[in-house]
Amino acid sequence: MGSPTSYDVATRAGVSQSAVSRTFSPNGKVAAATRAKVIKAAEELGYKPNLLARSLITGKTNMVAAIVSQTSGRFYPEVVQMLASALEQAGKKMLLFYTDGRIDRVEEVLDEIGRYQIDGVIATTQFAPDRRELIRSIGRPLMLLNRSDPKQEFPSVICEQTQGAAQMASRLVEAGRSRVVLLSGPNDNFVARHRMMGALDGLGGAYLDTIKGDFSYDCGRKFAHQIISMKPEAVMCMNDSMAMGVIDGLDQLQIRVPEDVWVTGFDGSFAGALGRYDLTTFAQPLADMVSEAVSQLQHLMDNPETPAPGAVFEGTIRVGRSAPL
Amino acid sequence: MGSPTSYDVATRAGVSQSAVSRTFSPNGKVAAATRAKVIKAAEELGYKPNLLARSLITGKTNMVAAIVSQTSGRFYPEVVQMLASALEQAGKKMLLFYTDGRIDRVEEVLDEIGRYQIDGVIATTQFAPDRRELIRSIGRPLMLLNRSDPKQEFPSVICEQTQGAAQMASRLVEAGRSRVVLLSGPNDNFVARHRMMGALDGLGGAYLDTIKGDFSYDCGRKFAHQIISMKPEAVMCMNDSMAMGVIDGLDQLQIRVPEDVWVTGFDGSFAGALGRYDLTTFAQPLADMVSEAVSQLQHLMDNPETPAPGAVFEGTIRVGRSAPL
DNA sequence: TGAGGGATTGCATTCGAATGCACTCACCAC
DNA sequence: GTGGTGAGTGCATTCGAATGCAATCCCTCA
Repeated sequence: MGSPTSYDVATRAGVSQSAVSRTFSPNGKVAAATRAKVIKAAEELGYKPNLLARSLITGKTNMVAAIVSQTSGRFYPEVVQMLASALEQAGKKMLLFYTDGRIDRVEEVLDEIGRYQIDGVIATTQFAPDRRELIRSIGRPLMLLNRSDPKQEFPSVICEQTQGAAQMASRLVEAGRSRVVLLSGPNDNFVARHRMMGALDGLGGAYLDTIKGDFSYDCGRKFAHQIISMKPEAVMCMNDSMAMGVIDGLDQLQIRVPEDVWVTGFDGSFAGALGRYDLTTFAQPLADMVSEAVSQLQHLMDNPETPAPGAVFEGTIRVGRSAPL
Repeated sequence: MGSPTSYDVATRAGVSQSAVSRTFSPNGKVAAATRAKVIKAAEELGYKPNLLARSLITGKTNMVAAIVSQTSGRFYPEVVQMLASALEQAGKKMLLFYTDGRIDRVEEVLDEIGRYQIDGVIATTQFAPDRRELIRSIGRPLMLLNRSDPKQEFPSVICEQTQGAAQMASRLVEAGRSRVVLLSGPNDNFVARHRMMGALDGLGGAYLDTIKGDFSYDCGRKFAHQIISMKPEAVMCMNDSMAMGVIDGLDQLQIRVPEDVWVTGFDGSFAGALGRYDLTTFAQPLADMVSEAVSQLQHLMDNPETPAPGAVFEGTIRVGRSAPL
């Protein structure tokens, strides 16, 4: 009826269940002859080890949870794909959870991660300080990706952005574009704040105005009118989605980019590089970051006692048509 | 050391392990007083049922595997997100696998699905006919999404596309754009073939030429030159990514869309609706399709004997600026 | 007061594989 | 021929929760 078990295979091969188990365990000691018999019987029966049963004993599931905050935007889908392939290469299965920005959802997700005996977690999510204890309590290694932990309690892999934003800003000024409007991200977003700090720093405090955005394409589009009323020479957007929105919004107002105004993004997302937008943006070495995060997580899972160092990557400014620096 | 088990809770609450188990099982019969004691003890200890142990007995893991074929393109990321939220609502965990187009990867993935006792599978992947037996052998319900099974053996949720493509084509002709170039998808892609059939049908056999694409943005871009050399009035692309590529490719050649030539897409993807592209395209009711697939899968998981009917949705032509039909 | 019945509860077993321990052999050296 | 060695093997137990069955309890009604 159900799938064949190790006992079925054992009976057929004329050995004990232990022998079957050992044949299929990576470090099991079995004589070549026995192994051959077992494998033959297993193939005949179509036997596959039940990994849940294995996990119950070993305490390892070989599954990693990825917690991703946003479903919208053009940045996270790329991260998900990279994570999927990096985890696959590491031989891990990926359980994907979206929090969709809801903080309480993080709690739910962590709860489930605990119940399922997941081996490790990679999160691109923010969590409130009071969740810290919760995270520790699930007792599994956690890596933060593209989010850093102010208290340095959890290892994180990030890309240096403050300096990057500063550099972008000062290059605008050097290019003679000092009438700048800044389109920021959500205030509670760590990454957004760092980018803004850098940008303000790079502009030396001289700018037309800042507008608070929410990282979405729509908001960029919506603010185009307000932005242009300030007659800027450049618009610095704190991510690519907003930059794309701004460009499209300006387009509707018959304002041309870059002829009439320059627009810069931030992220180096795939979509931002599309010919129609061709954003000047700050490109993060995402693929490298993801694989570093996965590899550190794997190390953590193998050696839970040694702490992971985390990593800080450098990004580069990629000059596109939207702001020919 | 490790997490507390049901025995720990039982001891603390002064009841038997069975009582604890019953307290946490949906259909367990426990007296209110007992339940209260158990829950109190559980909270004090921070007990969470080990779902793997539960699965070992019940045979259900509450996990669903999503197999997605492409990592590139702007279509599948959206599907993944919708799947994630639909499955979350259904209370299922999502294990995500990308096959990245490699057929042999499908085999690996199905193999793993079997080992992990996954409850069900939603696949947007094609598989060769000889995999059919393999799929049946994992003994779990499978729903095809956006792929139909020629042999009707597996239930599938799709969007009618042949007629849609035909309609798109005839509307182009009606609009006086009969010099049409077709940019097709991969030959071995089921969906691509159906779209082409419809398009050719709608054009009544009269068209300039067909070019074989691969559904990627880059290929659209690459073929722009070849396309324009035929002096078409319209380019019908069999998906949005290629249409976006074509538009950007033409842009580089100083050919304007829609002034000089019209371009149509197919998919109704989010990215294609971006202002700079604003594609005329065939929009599939993706969200509905996804939730229908999930709901049918759930029904299958609950009642494995009754077959799922599948579903065919109707799409609509969304007129954008790229081809003002 | 006692029989009948429904509601709870606990005992013992089960799911399927991993593993510590003891045991069997074959082989080698002295 | 005996003791030693070490590889292979099987037995029995374990992981943590679910569940059939039997035992128990409390009520109710005759």
